[in-house]
Amino acid sequence: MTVTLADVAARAQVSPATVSRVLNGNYPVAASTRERVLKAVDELDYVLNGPASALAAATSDLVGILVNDIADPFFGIMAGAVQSEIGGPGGRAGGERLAVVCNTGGTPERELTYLTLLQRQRAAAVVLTGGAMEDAVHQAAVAAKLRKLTEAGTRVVLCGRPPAPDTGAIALTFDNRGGGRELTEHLIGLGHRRLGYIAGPEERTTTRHRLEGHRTALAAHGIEEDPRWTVHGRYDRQAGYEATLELLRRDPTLTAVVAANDTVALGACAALRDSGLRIPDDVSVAGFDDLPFSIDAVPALTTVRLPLAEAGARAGRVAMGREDAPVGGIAMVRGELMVRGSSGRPRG
Amino acid sequence: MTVTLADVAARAQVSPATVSRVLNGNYPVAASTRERVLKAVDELDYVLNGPASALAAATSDLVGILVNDIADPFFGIMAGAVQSEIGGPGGRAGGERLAVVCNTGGTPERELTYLTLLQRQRAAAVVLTGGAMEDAVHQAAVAAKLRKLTEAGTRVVLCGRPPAPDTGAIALTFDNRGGGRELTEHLIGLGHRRLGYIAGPEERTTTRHRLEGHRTALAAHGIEEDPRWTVHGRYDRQAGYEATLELLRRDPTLTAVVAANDTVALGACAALRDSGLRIPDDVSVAGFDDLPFSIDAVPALTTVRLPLAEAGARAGRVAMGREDAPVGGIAMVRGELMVRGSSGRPRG
DNA sequence: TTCTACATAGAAAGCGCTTGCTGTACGGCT
DNA sequence: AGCCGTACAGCAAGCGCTTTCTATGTAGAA
Repeated sequence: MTVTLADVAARAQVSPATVSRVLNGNYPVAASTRERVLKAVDELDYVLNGPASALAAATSDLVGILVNDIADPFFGIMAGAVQSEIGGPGGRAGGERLAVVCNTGGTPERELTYLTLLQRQRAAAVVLTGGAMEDAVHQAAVAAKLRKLTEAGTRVVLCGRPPAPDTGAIALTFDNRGGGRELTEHLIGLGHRRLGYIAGPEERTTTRHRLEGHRTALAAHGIEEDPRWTVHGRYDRQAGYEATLELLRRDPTLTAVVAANDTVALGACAALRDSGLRIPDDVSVAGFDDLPFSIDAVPALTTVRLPLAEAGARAGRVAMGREDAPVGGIAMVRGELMVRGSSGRPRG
Repeated sequence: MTVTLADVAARAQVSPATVSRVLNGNYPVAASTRERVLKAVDELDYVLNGPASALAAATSDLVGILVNDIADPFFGIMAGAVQSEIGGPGGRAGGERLAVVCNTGGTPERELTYLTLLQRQRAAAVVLTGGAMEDAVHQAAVAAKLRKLTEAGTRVVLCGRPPAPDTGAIALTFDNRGGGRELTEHLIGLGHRRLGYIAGPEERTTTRHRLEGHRTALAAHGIEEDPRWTVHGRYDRQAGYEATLELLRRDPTLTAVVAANDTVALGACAALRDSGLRIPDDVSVAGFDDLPFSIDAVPALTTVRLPLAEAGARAGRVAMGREDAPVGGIAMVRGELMVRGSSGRPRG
């Protein structure tokens, strides 16, 4: 039925061992022999059996990339960058690795299950992207899993995610706190004193860090925050829309709305427009991430650019061992404030 | 070092065969025995060796999803939907399958290499999304590969891609031609007679089909097309921006611009604005796909909604054998015209 | 009681590949 | 000429699991 190494060996008149070595290229084989083998491979249309070789060699060429939401460009951009460096087909690297993107949907269970699945496949490396859950139980479970993975020789890299101490995982963490602070300071600098904040889901580290940055800026400028000024919601457009209406209801005198990310900000813009408010004349809006579409919003979104592609690429290189891990296994990746049309001086 | 089935068997005082059967649950095992085994599994923190079981069972639980660009929501949405039905962790289905998303970057070589890699892994199913290349040589190579996959028992589904005859692959094809025609007819109905068209890369089937639909509409209404009215470019924002400037240069009297997709349309909008033209008062704009951000453009984009999530979900179900394939192995998935603010009557 | 049937559990033969070790032949060295 | 180092090629032992076939114990049938 299916062609095996032995078939190729028979046709090339060599031993299976030789065929294996030709295919793996890590052992001297005479040029003439190699040619004969390759010819046989070609003629028989032979395709290596992945599981079998993974079993025999005790390694696999799978690299896992965990993302919260594959439909969200935030993750898509990082995943694409990781993959380009993993050296999948066409990548820079030599060996052909299968980069597999796993969609966790942001739920703890799926995250764990995928990690187990990757462990089961004896993945060569795993890259986890995006913020983590705050839940201590789940964090411990993930940490334990990560430790097991690194102990088994799988390289684990966290990209845009807080460090996981004592797991052997390398972290490239986004400076969400710093970015959040800078963004709010920009708005304060413009004269805003009443700022609404649309935060993400409470249980995510990203949410908390950005919010902390925001509050640090407020505190630094002696602005006392009204609890009504913060609303939590999902990281999507609709949540931004609804949260904005809620903010407006709670305090119609707000002059700025800071959103958890660009997608949410877009929803906020829509809500403001639908409420008859102009941006930035009546209300300024700010996002986070600087996704590609942010510049196309009208007015273009003031936001914090996160170097998603660069961070992803670096994570990929580190995962492949082609770049040294940062000292201490932790690197802080900073964002850059992008001031655009959606923020301006408050009226009056 | 690593825990194996035998270790579990020893601890549970049963044979490896029994442990395997408990884990796979396809053979009667006494409840008391099962419990003992599961306890041992738990205590030893045993994780099945994927490659080994794939080798022994001659099947794997990998499902491949090929996308052109993982950072593009067009693909992300489909991939996410496929995955949700594949029954990866948390999915509806029973068995735990690893859905792997492979980023081909739209290049023929990577597409083929990924298919080989999946073949090598003995993937349970493969879903190919997005348009195909027009290149006959490559199409033949892909067709041959698909045939080999289906022959080996891998279910192959094409999602939003033209059928591949005689390969055993099931196709859910988007009606790009019909959508393109409907869209242009809408503009013609508004009174437009001079319509620019920003097409995608020439070598993609999607590009050709949408363009053909556009031309069919023009022809049906007796509008003779000026060759200067069509510009080709990549499927991205910048291409849309540049192509629009080029169109304007070639013929400043155009009253509408039809873009290959929404992303391109956004670039077109930016170019028009930067040229001092108002949308839709001076020039109408139309996109294709109806990606989530299209509604947030200002004005909101007139476009053709493709049921990406539905099609992806269906592809996933078909790939898992949980839904019957369409008769003839081919289904046409229609788009829906979404008329929004970016299209209006031409001036004058 | 003896025989048959059923429900489980185990033994063992692979699945297709990798790799350490063992030949073997040839060229160059003394 | 005799020896050794080098360059290949092959042998064979697994890698960790699945699964067929067989063995065993028990219960019900005769």
